[in-house]
Amino acid sequence: MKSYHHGNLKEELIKCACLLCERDGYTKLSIRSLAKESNVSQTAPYRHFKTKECVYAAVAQEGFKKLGKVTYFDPSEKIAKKDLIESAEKYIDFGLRNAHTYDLMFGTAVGNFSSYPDLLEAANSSYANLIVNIERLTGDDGESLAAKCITIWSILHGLVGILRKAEMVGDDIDPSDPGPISVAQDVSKNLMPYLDKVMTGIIEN
Amino acid sequence: MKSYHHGNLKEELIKCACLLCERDGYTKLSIRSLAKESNVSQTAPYRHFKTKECVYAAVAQEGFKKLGKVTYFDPSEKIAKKDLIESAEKYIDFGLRNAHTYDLMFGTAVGNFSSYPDLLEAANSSYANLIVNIERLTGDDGESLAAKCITIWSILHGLVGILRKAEMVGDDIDPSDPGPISVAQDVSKNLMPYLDKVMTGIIEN
DNA sequence: AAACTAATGTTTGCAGTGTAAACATAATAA
DNA sequence: TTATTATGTTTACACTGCAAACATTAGTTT
Repeated sequence: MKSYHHGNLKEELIKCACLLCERDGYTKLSIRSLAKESNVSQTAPYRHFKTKECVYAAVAQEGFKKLGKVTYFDPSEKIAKKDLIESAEKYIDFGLRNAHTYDLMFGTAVGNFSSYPDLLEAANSSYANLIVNIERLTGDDGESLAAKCITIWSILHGLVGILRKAEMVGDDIDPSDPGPISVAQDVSKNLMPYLDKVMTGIIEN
Repeated sequence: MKSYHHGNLKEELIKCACLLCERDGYTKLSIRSLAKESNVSQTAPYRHFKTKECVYAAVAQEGFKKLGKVTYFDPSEKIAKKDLIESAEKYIDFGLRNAHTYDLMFGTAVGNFSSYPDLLEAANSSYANLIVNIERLTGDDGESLAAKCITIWSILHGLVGILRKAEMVGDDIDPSDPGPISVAQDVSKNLMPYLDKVMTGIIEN
């Protein structure tokens, strides 16, 4: 027999939302489908999320938590350039494997993070990892550190977008076509050496 | 008196769609609102666009046309590093001023460009400009040219995304907070010198 | 323990949405 | 002129976000 109160609905909704967003893309997610998946009435989710955007924000927040772990390094151990490059690869991998979540994290579906303090905090903290890593590796600080961080993050963020496009188009394209996609497909096949070269250039500058 | 046939509906729809997408964001665009704006019945657009995604594709295509013009350089005139940097700034400016269109061009709302040959062509051709410019400036070719292009494009693409986030959050954030947003806001205030430094590093490598 | 309050659920309802199907009209080709 | 095709309209359906009114339970206060 099913009790009137679910008891743990909010967490269950978040878990479901993460799954559904990633499986079908966040645009396909409906509050109703979410409710159905959690065996609860159509509008029950509204007790926990004022609007659909709030659900998206929760999914994005989970994403940042996950990403934060991926780019984290134990502060007690020494960090080397190759660690940074590895974590760059992990970042890209995360973006490709969690494409829809990544969209929620960095796209425009969730408008202003300052309306979602927890999300903002998760985002900042995952970025802080990047900063700390680069700081420890280069010894830079202040503006030059900030510039390096932004540059590296931009490249990684940009690469994720470009590689995804390339992935989507897949084999439907003539590889001799000198468009962005075939070039991106090329890069993705030699990702590590490419990352090594590019990041080295930025770090040692 | 209004004639049964509009006569020029497809073009009008595209124009309307571009306007509405940019004004309200593409997620707010509905086929019906589009039809209403063009003084035509609710389902008339379906005679010209099989699905809503096809409308998005058309808007994205217009975007690439516009972007192509922005990054174009007369092949008869000599190209200098400062030209490339200027066009980089124009790219970013385009991305910020046409944010929603930019989303359609580089996001996932329009899935696989190979289903939209004209769009694919427009995208490739606007990218070709970048390649040609870098080729003419550096004299590179082959893999090293491709790598530089991807790197520069990634940075620009990444920056657009990051700067937009920073713009959205705006003043709602503590500037001393060492998160990505405050750092991005910092960069956006000194964009040109930043771009100069970063792009120089990549070009001369 | 009883009673009040707040949290969390359900039902119902509304104004939209994408898009399929059947039909109307006009432009074009035979 | 007639047949065909392109381009419109009307109608219909299943779905959506979300507001409002109501039901049940958990927690707090007396």
